[in-house]
Amino acid sequence: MSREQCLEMLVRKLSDYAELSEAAVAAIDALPCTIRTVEPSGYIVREGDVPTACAIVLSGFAFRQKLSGDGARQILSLRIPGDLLDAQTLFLSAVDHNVQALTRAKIGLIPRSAIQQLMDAHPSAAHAITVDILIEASITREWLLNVGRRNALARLAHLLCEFTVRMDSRGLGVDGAYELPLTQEQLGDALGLTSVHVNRTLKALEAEGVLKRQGRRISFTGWREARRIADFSPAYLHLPDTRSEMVKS
Amino acid sequence: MSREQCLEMLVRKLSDYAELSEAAVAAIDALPCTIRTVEPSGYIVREGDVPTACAIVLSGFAFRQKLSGDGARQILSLRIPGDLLDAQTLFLSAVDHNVQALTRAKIGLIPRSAIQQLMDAHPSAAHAITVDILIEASITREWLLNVGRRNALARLAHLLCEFTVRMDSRGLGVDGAYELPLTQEQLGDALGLTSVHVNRTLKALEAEGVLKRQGRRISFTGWREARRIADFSPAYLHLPDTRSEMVKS
DNA sequence: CGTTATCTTGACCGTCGTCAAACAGGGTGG
DNA sequence: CCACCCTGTTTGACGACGGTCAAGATAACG
Repeated sequence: MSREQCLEMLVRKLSDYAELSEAAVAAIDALPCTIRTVEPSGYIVREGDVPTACAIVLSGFAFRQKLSGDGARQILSLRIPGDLLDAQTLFLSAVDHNVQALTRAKIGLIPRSAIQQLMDAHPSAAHAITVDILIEASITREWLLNVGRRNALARLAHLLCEFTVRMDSRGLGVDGAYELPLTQEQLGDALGLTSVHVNRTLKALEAEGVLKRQGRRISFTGWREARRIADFSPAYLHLPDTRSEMVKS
Repeated sequence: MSREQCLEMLVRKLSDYAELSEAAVAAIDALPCTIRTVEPSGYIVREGDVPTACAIVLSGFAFRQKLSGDGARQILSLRIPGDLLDAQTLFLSAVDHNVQALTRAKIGLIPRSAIQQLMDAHPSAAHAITVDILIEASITREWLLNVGRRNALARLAHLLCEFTVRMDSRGLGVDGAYELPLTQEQLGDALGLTSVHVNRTLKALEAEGVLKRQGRRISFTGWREARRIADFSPAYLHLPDTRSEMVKS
């Protein structure tokens, strides 16, 4: 995975969000960018850090996370290939949460100053990056609704639906079947549940006939039913039109 | 409350977040802006709307909110005087949540196109608006941790601490005593609890000696203890340095 | 093949939700 | 001025969803 591939991925992603000017594309192609591989659960950014770079996930998965005073962990966001990692804190003086790799992951790092210059010089690029920030914020709001107001069954189903649709819209889906990159404990931390209850709830979803599992491989056997149980409607993902098959069905 | 006062408020707010160029300040002063009064629980923006304006709260309170399929409500964010309301969806093609007035509120409306032109022409203004967006996103993340991983007592205490500090940092606090603009039902909807349990938890906080109540008037009698119970530390608010007294004590 | 992380299951328990009724306050209109 | 609402608060009895604790079963991995 080279610098060029990283920047190409960035251009492709940002193009989804705004009509980039030719100059903006050229400026992105000229960005400095270094590649780093991170092992599972390795930290990419820590709470309290001064943000110095903007990262993009090239392969693998990452997540945002925050710890309460007594050590409980809340996973705030899942990031899949193509997602930006630090836009959320680019302009703040200290990072307010942690970012860790979920699986072995390759990330591209672009210095903060370079991103800032890009945004100042090219409103269309600034616009696109802002849209990325806004969409992640929208997803976080849906998660807050999910954790605050849905029961365990709906909550878990919702996370699985969201993950499926997001993967699918990036062309990473295998049509309703995928290897979930989270342990049940991590699922619990994302959902405000315990791993024990996640386990029971997964079995309940199986019993309802919405999915089958082998190890962490999930395949949906009743997508409509899953959406119904999850109370899932993907408007909050702000996907580029007709991008996803799953949205319609 | 005139257009000029509204724009002055905007300049003051944005100056907290970025060094505005003189040209940017002039451009802001030239923005078109209309004032609207909204009655309690009146809608300011609805889910599905195409965003057409960026609003700023001039007086009173507002909140973001989202409904689940079975009608449960989750309050996502509280907005106090000086806060922007629509930055969160400015660049998206549809709004993904509702915004309602909590009390009678005056809001200033600036057309989306004017804000967009401002941001394109003045990077420092764009920067400041982005910071506002990022801070609200940071607060939403803390709420997700709060709802997902803290028990009712800590959760409620946390919301009260946050509200106090934010009010204080805008110079709207009355030193640890204020009229809470939320009903217990609304508190429950913000915390993922029922109004009945909010009531019991408020009494528990009184019993712990951290606050006294008369009607909705709250006065802290043990601020340190409140912070301890709430597991509250205000870094996530990204306040301009030393702005708040409460942060230190 | 041993070691460790993850998953699975059961028994039990507690926090918080549900339902329902009584109570307080504030406005309105007779 | 008082009856009447309407909204919001308070309280109690009870139940359930999900947490805790603990042990055993699998799977991953060096």
